[in-house]
Amino acid sequence: MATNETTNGETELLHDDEVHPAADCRAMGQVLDRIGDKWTIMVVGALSHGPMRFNALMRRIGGVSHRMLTLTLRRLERDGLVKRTAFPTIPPRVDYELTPLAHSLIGPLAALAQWGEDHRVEIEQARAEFDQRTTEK
Amino acid sequence: MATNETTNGETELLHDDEVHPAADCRAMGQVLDRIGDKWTIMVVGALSHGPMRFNALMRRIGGVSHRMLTLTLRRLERDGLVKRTAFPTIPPRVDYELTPLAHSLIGPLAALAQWGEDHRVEIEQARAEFDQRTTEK
DNA sequence: CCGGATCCCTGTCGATACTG
DNA sequence: CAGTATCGACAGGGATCCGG
Repeated sequence: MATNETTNGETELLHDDEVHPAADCRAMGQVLDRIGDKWTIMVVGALSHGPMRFNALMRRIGGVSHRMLTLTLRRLERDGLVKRTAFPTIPPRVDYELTPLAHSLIGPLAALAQWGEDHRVEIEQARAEFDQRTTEK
Repeated sequence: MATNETTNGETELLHDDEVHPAADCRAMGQVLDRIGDKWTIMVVGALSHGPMRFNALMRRIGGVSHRMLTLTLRRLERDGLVKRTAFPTIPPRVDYELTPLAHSLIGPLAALAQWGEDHRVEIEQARAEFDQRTTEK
C-alpha cells in the first residue's frame, strides 16, 4: 500500500553510493501513507485533548463526513494509534482515545506544524511571485 | 486549496474551550497539502544531497513517471522550496536544488522519519493483531 | 535533454439510505 | 448514537506523443 517497495521491504540494492537517505525516504513514505491523508491528523489533533465520542469528534473537526471519520478511526485503530472503547448501552456509546504510541507522534508532528506556522508567509509570498512571473510573461 | 478554512484563516470562533490545537491542526493541514503527496518528500530527500539534473533525479528516485516528477518539481518551485536553473545549451540542462527554506524543513521531516523508523515494528504488529482479530471472528 | 499536452484508468471521497 | 453498504463524482497519476 506504500509508494513502492520490494516484497521484502528491507533489501534494496541501489547502485552503491548512499544508503541512509534512501532509508529515510522510505520511512517518510511509510509515515505519510499513514498520516498523510485528509483527516488523520485532524482526528489526532482533536483527540490529543483526551477521549472523545464519535459525534463529538465529528462536531469538533467539522467538515468531515460520517463515513470518512469512521474509516479514519478504523485505520488509526488498526495501526495501534487509537483505542476504541464501546459501551454496550442503549443508545450505544463509543469512546476514542489516543494510545501512548500516538502521543509519541505528537511531538514530531507539532514540530512540523510549527514549521508550517513559521514559514507560511514565506511560502505564500513565493507562490504569489511565481504566479505573477508565469502569468504575465 | 487546503482542507477547510475560513476566508480569513485566523478568526475561528469555536465553542470556547481551546484555541491552540485548532491552529496546530490547520497548520498541519497546510503542511500536508504541500508535502503529503506521493512524490514530494522523495524529491526533497533526493535533493538534500545537493543539486541534481532532471534525469538524475528520476533515476535516483525510481518509479516516478516523467510527468509526475515535472509536476512535483513545479509545485516545489512555486512554493519556494526548490531553485530551478536552466542552462540554455544544446542539449538543454536544468539543475534543481533545495532552497534554504527547504533545508529548514529537513529537520522536522527527519524527526518524523525517525519516528517512523522507531515505531514501524509496533505498528506492523498492531496491524497484524487487528487483522487477525477481525478476520477470525 | 527537458517540458508540456492528451488520454484513460484507478482509487478516494461525499451523499444517501439502512441496520443494531 | 454508532456503523455499514452502495453509488456517483472527481482528481491523481501513468503512458505516450510532440515541441523546444
